[in-house]
Amino acid sequence: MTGRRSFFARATAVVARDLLGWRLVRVLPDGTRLSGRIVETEAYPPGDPASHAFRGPTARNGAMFGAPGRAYVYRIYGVHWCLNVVTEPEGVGAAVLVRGLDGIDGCDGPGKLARRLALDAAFDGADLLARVASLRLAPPPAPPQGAVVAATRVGISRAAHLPLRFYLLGSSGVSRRDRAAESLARPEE
DNA sequence: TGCCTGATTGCCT
DNA sequence: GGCAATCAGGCAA
Repeated sequence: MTGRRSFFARATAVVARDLLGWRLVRVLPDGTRLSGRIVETEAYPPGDPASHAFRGPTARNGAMFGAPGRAYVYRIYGVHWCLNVVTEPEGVGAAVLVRGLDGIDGCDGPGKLARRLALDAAFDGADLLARVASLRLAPPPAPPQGAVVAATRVGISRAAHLPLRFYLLGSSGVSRRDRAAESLARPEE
């Protein structure tokens, strides 16, 4: 749908923040349906030295340059998988890392989330806006309650000072809290 | 071809 | 708080 697609074609930091409250729905191979609320994200915008897309497109990061609203899934430390949502217009390499979900146990942190939802390379490039899919995104029925905290990203060394991680204060699915950033947070309206 | 690093997690001290 | 697990991409030689 054009409307939802355009939501993801915007500036990555804006999408990362606005993605809080969206639902991520996963239907496992055995038919089990898991649905969680996104409560923590990180933005990796164009030109960001911490982004996998910083040095241009490769076989690994190709999905980041694809259509917005699709998935970018990669393996980290040879152990875990991480789920990202592609942002910005097609041809621009950028994405939002989904770090935490509320409503599903064991989804606090990108690696744990991917394992819990049984995600792997097979989902790299998958369209998350398709009406029928085993992994898809759905807009929130109502704006998220509580405050949005803007904090620094986790586990990176370059551009580490930028406030490009966003999370909903008080959510159980948040992997790592930032008390100083929380003192500056303001409630949603 | 070979070495080093990393958007993490969990176990050990 | 420290560190190993485990492997593909990126870059130097």
